[in-house]
Amino acid sequence: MERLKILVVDDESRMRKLVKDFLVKSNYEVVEAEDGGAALDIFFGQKDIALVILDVMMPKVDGWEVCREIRSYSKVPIIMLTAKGDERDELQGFQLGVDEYISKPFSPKILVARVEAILRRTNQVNAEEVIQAGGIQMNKAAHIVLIDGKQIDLSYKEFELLAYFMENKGLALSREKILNSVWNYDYFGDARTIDTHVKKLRSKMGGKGELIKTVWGMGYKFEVND
Amino acid sequence: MERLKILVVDDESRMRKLVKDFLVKSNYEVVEAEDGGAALDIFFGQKDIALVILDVMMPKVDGWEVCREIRSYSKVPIIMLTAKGDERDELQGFQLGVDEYISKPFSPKILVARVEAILRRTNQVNAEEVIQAGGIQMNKAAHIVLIDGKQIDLSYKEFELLAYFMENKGLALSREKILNSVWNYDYFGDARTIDTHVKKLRSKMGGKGELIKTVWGMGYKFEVND
DNA sequence: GCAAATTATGTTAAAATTGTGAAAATTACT
DNA sequence: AGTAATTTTCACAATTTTAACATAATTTGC
Repeated sequence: MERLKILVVDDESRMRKLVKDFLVKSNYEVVEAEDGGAALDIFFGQKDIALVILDVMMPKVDGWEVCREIRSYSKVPIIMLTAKGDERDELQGFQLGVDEYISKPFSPKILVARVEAILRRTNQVNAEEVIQAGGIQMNKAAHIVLIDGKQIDLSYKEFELLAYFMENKGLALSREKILNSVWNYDYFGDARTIDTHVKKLRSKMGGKGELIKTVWGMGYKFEVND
Repeated sequence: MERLKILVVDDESRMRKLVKDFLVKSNYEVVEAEDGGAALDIFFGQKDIALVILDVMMPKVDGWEVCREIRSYSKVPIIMLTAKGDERDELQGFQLGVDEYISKPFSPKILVARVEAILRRTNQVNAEEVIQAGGIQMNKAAHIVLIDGKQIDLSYKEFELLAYFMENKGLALSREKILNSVWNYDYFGDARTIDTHVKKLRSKMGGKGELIKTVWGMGYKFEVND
């Protein structure tokens, strides 16, 4: 699963940068717009904006207007940044279908917490559970593996095996360890079975297959060269 | 908007945990009490309990007594968990001012739905009722599913199942997870039942049936290809 | 370089899982 | 009660995955 995209609209670039930094740190992708017009262009241009953070006070097209425009076509969650304690604003906003208010000044922590709460509510998607290494992205919840952005099909065991490798990258893993972790503890079959799975995994991974290295006389190791 | 606090009163810790888990997932804050006395202490100690979920059967102070005590001071919404089909209970309860009954065993989904319904009624909290993904529109309140704008008929279970898939789109869902969410928690039947429902669902969904993908060795996944 | 040990690979059989249709059981509706 | 609709179970076919094995290729230590 790809990272969720958040559109941040504010005329102050410092504020945009602040918000962006914290969202990026929390593993979201951020798109910026410096005024209402640009915001609408971007929003309707790309279709995968998961959430919009809107400053109320902006020159020309203000936050309310942007909100109204978006709402007439989309139910995307909207968070509004308002000046402190302006209750009239809040009332107006709820009628427009704003999901959440955050009054300035706010702590970035609060911002991130609210964002996550809303996205959890609407999308039920966890932003955290993506393992990434050497151009491979793995989402365990979705059971998806992307190599250079392209999805590849793995069987259950292959997936588990790759997950184990990625979670222990850089470590030399004996066949015994691998068996005990990826197979059931009561599996007493041939340890060479692992070889077969490694073979298939490598071939399905194309060039990235070389990241699974053979540790002679021992087992295997997933190693990222960087 | 702060999360609403719900007090869950039950002498069985497993039941408390079950209920709590689902409420927390729906973004509520949960406070637990393991008997009537503790419940009253908590309720009158903190003043921001938005809703109370009460088990009828409890040692010492039972649910009715707790309900009576609370009602003499507060109009907070109360949901009662009762044994199945005990009508005398329900009668007694309505006189005491119980807002809603849920008879055990219940599906956690039902619980959350009732909680949201009540809070919406009393608190004017608006939850979005239309889910949309991959050309499928679902109105849970009206129990209507549109595929490419055309309505299709689904049975109750089929509807619930599709709703669960859509609410968890992109996630690989094990049969166990599906059973625990869409079926009652005390359903111990064959997990393969799900397969049959998936089959019917897929066929009723026509071409869109392919959005429900099989995750081999695991379960199913609703995935929108965009 | 050579022999021994170890790993890679292709093939194939066995095992596990899912799809499907039909029957049985349950529930809802007259 | 009787009928229809829904849900569940079951058996078997179809599919996919897994494990095993034989043989080729590679590495290591001498």
